[in-house]
Amino acid sequence: MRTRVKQALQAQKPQNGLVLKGWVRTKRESKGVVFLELNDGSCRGNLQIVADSSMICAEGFEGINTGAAVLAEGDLVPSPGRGQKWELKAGSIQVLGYADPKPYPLQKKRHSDEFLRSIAHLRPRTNKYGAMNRIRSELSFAVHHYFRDHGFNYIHSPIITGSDCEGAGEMFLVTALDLEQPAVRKKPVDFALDFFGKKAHLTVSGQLPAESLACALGDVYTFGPVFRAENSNTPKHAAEFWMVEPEMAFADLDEIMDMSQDLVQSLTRHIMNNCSEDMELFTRFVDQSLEERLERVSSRPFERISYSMVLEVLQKSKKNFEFPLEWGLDLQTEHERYLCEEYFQGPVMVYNYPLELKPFYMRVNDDQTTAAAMDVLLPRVGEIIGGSQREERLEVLDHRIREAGLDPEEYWWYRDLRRYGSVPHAGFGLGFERLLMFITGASNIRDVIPFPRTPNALEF
RNA sequence: UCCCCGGUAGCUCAAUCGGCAGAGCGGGUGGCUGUUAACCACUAGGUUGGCGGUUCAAGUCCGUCCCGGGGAGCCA
Repeated sequence: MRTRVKQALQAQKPQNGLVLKGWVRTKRESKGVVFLELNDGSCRGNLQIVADSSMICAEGFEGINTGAAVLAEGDLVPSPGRGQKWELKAGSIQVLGYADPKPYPLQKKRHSDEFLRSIAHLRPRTNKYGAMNRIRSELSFAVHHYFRDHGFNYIHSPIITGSDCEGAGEMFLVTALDLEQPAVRKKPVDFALDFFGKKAHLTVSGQLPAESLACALGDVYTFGPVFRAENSNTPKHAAEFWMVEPEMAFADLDEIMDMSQDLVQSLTRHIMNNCSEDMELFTRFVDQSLEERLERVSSRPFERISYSMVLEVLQKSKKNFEFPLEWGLDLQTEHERYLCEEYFQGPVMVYNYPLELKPFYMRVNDDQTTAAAMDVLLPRVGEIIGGSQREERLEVLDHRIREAGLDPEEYWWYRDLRRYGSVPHAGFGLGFERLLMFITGASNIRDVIPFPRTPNALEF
């Protein structure tokens, strides 16, 4: 039976005859003694393995280097040396997998994030990315935990979609056609001959299916990958990312604003409470002000301000913004950053955006000029949530669809939800990676996903 | 996609005005009775991102392409 490093480090008393398996982080050798730091991914810490140089080892110690996988059998005893409470006095050591130290790229020193991205298959073996992936796992569970506690049903929305326009962004085409052939014939491609008998794409959002389920089950959420084919080259965009999308029947804009805040705060607090060892690494090496900021964000209410009021604040700021401030124009990054990082110095919810800036499914407010939409902005990462109350009135929805230059017939089933027992409902999308960036202080989205997909990057 | 910066040993970087391409770490070898990013000594390691140009001479200047980073747009 294999003992995890995590268990061994938490031991209350010495134990004999333990077997540990893991990867060697460093080897220190002296005349008669060899020290190995063993990590098995169960936690951030390593277990020190102490072995006599003369100890009979089937493979010999020459083969044991940084990166090698080993099995160590022995007794867990209090460590006489400084720096660790326990160590394993090895009775025997076996090499499970060699790692030739010459080409092995990970050294026992700090590597740049840029270099580690080029060896994404090995970077989880570093302290930082081991911690990152454990936190990512814990955050995923926390999402499910939160919604389960609040009576939500977890639903699976499709990844392949037949709808051309799900709201925003360029979409990836999904096809079973041989794209070489139609190109040679120089004919327009006939997607009626394709697998689904129509054009298909990877989804950009699970919202539309979620509305259907919400209007049956009440409170639902999706949590899965979504895809954007935008040629975005920034530290905050990926072509494939995970989104959390709650959708609530009988809810209005205020309710999802309440919930957005509660969700972000609960998830942040969950990680602070349950991943303290891994989080300590990020506070120490990535962002010294991390702990203080998370503490503040998770305990104070978020500011709420309408789009119109935002314009007033920005105009009064006397700041020299590059982009114009005029009612009807979208807020730019410089505006959001000023609002979030200077004016309020904390999370901000902006609501009631001009109607023409928002997609057809967002509810038209009584003023007929704004949509019941809201964005949550966080310091450093910017927009983390976008949501809205949905348009539940069929005639208004149809008008908005046509206004957008779309065909209502294409949305026949979505419109049916408004024909039969339509109710007010609302929801939002939370960018999972952006939340992870906020929580860990990571400044590039490529560092919070094990194998990030971005333009021109599909090596792994 | 646009703007700015960068690409030199496995990694992180230096190289003055255009004048012999270097250091630390990592690797190898040897030493050291318990190390903690161990320590000491020795040692190997280079098409300076690719192609073209200017020059007696290019890591350095010019053109172009590729790659990376930052900012912007789009968004979560």
